[in-house]
Amino acid sequence: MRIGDLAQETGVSRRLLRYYEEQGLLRPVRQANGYREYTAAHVAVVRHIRTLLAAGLPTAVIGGLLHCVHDDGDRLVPSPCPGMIAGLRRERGRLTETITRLQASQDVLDTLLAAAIREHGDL
DNA sequence: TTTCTTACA
DNA sequence: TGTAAGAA
Repeated sequence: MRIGDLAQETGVSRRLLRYYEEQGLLRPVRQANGYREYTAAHVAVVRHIRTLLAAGLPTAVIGGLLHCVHDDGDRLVPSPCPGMIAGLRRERGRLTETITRLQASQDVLDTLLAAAIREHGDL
């Protein structure tokens, strides 16, 4: 299928699909006319990319991870891949840091909010 | 009609 | 990311 079909089946824009390719996340075969040719496997890969992106992983990391994972129909199945475990733990650590920063931000707002309500009430 | 690349709001 | 331009 061509990029337009993949875009329709995944809900991801053509622009974004080309961007994913630039980032090394997709490897469509090129036809003689230069058109990108995708397969059903790519549809699954795009789903995985969206899942990992939503999980907070950078596209650069996803690019490497996709080589360590295969599709069993609808889930990501890890395959033997050197460094994958360590890499995932490292990313998890980054997420922990992000959560900590966000929690601190929320605390600041909670304090301000409580003070505002105490002194001026609601509305 | 659809896609390609490159570049810019 | 969207969109525009020019070509295939």
